[in-house]
Amino acid sequence: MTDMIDTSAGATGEASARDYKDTLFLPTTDFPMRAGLPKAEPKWLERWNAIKLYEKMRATKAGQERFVLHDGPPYANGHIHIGTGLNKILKDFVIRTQRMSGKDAPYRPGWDCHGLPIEWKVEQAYREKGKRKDDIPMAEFRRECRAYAQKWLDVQREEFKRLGVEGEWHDPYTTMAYDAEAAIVNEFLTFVEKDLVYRGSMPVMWSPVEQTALAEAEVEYQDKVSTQIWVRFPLRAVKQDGVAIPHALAGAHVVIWTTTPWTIPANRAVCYSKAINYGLYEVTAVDTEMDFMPWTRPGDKLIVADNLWEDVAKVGFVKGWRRLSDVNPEGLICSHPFAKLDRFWDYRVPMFAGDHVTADAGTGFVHTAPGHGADDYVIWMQHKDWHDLKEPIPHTVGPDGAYLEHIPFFAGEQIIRTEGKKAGQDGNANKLSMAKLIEAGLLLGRAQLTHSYPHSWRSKAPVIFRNTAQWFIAIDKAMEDGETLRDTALRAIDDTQWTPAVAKNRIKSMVEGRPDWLISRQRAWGVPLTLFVNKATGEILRDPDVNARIIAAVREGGADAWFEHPASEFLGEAYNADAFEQVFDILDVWFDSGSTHAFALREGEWPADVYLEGSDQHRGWFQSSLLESCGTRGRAPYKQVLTHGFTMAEDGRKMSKSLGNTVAPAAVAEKYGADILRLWAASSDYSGDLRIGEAILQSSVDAYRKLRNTLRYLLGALHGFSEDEAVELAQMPSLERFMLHRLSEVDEAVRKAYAAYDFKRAWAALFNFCVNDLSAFYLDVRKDSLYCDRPDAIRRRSARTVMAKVFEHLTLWLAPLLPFTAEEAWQDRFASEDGSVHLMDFAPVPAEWRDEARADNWAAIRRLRRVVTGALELERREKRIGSSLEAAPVVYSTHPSYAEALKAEAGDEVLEDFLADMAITSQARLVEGALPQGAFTLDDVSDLGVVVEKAQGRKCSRSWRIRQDVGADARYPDLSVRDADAVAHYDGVN
RNA sequence: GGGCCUGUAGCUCAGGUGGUUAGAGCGCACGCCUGAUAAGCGUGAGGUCGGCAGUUCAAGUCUGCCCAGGCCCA
Repeated sequence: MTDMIDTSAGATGEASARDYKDTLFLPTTDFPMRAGLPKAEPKWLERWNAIKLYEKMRATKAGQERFVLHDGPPYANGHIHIGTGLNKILKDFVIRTQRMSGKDAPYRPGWDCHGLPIEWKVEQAYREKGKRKDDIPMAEFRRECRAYAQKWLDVQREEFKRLGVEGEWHDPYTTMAYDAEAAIVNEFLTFVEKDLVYRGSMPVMWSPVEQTALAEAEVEYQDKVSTQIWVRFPLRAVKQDGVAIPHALAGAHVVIWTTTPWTIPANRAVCYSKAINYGLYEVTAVDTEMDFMPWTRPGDKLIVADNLWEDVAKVGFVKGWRRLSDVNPEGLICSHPFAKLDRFWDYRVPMFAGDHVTADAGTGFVHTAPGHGADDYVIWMQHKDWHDLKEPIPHTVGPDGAYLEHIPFFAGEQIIRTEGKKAGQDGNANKLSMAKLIEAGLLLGRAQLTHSYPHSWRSKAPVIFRNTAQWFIAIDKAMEDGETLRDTALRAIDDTQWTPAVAKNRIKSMVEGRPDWLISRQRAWGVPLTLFVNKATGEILRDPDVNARIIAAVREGGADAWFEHPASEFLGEAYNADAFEQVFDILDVWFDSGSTHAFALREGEWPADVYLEGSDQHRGWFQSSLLESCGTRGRAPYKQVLTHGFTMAEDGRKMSKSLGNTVAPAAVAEKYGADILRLWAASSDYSGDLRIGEAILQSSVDAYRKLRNTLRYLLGALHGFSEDEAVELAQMPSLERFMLHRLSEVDEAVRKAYAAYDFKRAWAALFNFCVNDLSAFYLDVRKDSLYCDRPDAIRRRSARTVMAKVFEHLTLWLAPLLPFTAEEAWQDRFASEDGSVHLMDFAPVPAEWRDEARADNWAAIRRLRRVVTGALELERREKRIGSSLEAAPVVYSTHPSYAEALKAEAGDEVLEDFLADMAITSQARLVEGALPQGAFTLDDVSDLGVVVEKAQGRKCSRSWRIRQDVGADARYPDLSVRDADAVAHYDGVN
């Protein structure tokens, strides 16, 4: 290596110059440059597990203010994906930042374990073994479901832990634990006791072939050829308000369009849209050139959406027409088209405005059969004035898909054939419906149509919407205090802090518009609706003693108890079991998860401070929890709700397996490390949708490397540092005090950002601090002092004191985001058997570090420094210098502030040396006065100009600085005075 | 189709109440250093602020429409 030393240092003529490298204090550390996170992280997890880190974290905060984030339970089915991973990481950020801010922040993760998807997977497994679900005993089937959920819970638990998420993994809550099932039953029975549960009916997707209700997941959409018909509904002479219709409308017909003619017998209303313009059209001529007469005749008056009239005219073979007037359908009433055929249909058919009505196809009017369509049901339920009190939703079709006995003409007629070779094809109901319309003279036209239609996943047969008995929670029924559940929920929404703020409007409009809560499912795997219904009266039994026995039995043996124990055991001696119907429907899983607050939160943890989930949960968990809690406790189970967006592929589109653009959290952890995934999460804006992909992850990898190297350099620089070496604030050079000022500024920014859950802002502050303040400035400038000053020099000791502070604060700030790396760095410096960076709080910042006046001066100095670097770059380009140490910039200033700032902050130091240190040049000087011709300037700094001269003197063999005083100490002729002194100290000769 | 949300350099993000040449970091290109070295420093090139209209003396920032994407619903 000796031959690499500049020969100018050997100008004294010595044969071989000494290699001074050993006398330098170069950074020394075992902290590796390359992290090897995929291998290192599992070891930290082992250590944390071994030292019982979670318990320690709680213990150190015992008695402190609680901060409770209640975990939204993921569904225990399949591996976690990037969305669930992100969610858990964000929760971990929240909890760790809150904890390091001094609060006692427990985290008890949970799982949602009941429900159809699990049931279905288990069913499938049986099917593969050739067994049918119906042949499996209920108890065995439920046992299999439980085992299935447990299996995936265990898988997901390991996957979450791998991401560095710290919590009570040994004792999570689950919705299938016996005490949870008992708690859910208790919550349900509370609703029953408040008289909010009722049996009603609702159309559900129903497969006549299989004679069962189907869930959305069990339905697939296939093309089906249907008959579409246009039907005339006679307008009645009197409107809903009792006023006669305008004269022009007398005898007019409202035209509807439908692809399910068989639903006409169940019609109860016609819907229109307020956004559509309707006209009254008089037919003046029809096509008579055909071998049949059109059903439409001249003189007919038809009401149709204006933009659809021509389509309708074509269907009705109308050749000529006049548009008589506008029509506002509001408040009009029709007659049912079958009204004249049988008294059964002699009822009034009102017109309702509905947002679901569009003018894309049809007539602008939608025929509404409440028992046979979801929209139809919803809009009908909004108009209770028109209901038959005994039967709000008319029952017209039985489980076999055939019309019920009480329907004239149609009794027993099938909608879908359920047997024989033609099973799944249209039955006779469609044809009969059209025949009756023709008989009534009210069919306007018909045609074939191929469209997407729901079919059963299993039988491939078309399904229908059919009215079935179901259990509901009443949203608009007055409770004891006179408020309805909807009132309470809306008030609770106002009392909750929503982040981002728009989330409030979103859930509010959902709660405002939602129908009663349908809570029953005809399923096997879940918590039953533990009800007894009096067979004679149809009333629900509400007896606290019975309820207590039910709850006790479930707590003892799980929800299975309801199925396995005889009814008499619950009913006791006061009731005759034969007089009661025991309900075996299963509760909607949203009721389960909506109840988690009731059993997952421990003493003193209710209501939770925060719920944090994806934005899809406005309709899901946020709402079910709200309604559940408002029903049983009168307020929301949370004080604040945070939402995050969805994770998209790199191009902003949805991730899908078929496109191959999915990113699995496990794969990221395995390839780059969990800290990289966490860094991605920390640097993303989670308020909207996030993007992830190879390129985006790569930038997290790059940022991580930069950060890691900064920590590594600090650790290296701090080698052997102890508090004995520390220097008091007042004794420190200005640069060090300025860095402490910066530390206090960053501290404020980071704490503020963490308090607002704005992790990207905190990360940006930290990363920019590392890059701009540390790497490119402070550490670069102080390298000379660190390497060359003698160890007891106040300047070097001050620098190390500050670097220790920087390391400490930085590592603690980073700990919530990068728990593995922060721990690795922390243990490198503060090695201990059972300690952890995660047991620390963010380091306090003494008020005396703040020094705004000093910061103003340093802003000027750094501005000056930028001009110097710019000037040096030009010299480098011109090949006049290589290293900046070859230069001696002369800074011309036309504004006194620069000289003042330099003088003030140089302190005892010679101004020229101070300036040179800051610029990392060998020499430098400041000249106050006009900028000379050709001086280098920056566009945005008009009052400074720099002329770069070559440094004068000889190059010090140790510091490589070119100085006039090299050789002044005769013992070390090739060293500057400072270095000679340092080496003498090193050699022990002075 | 409806409700809500998002759209600033290749990437991730800043840009109170509308006001001079729209910023940062990364990446990229080029250069320097070789005593943070599969590191460090510097310089530079990148933007019709999704598009089109409008309000205004002035719009990335306000309004309307459209486009693209997302969540929820239909």
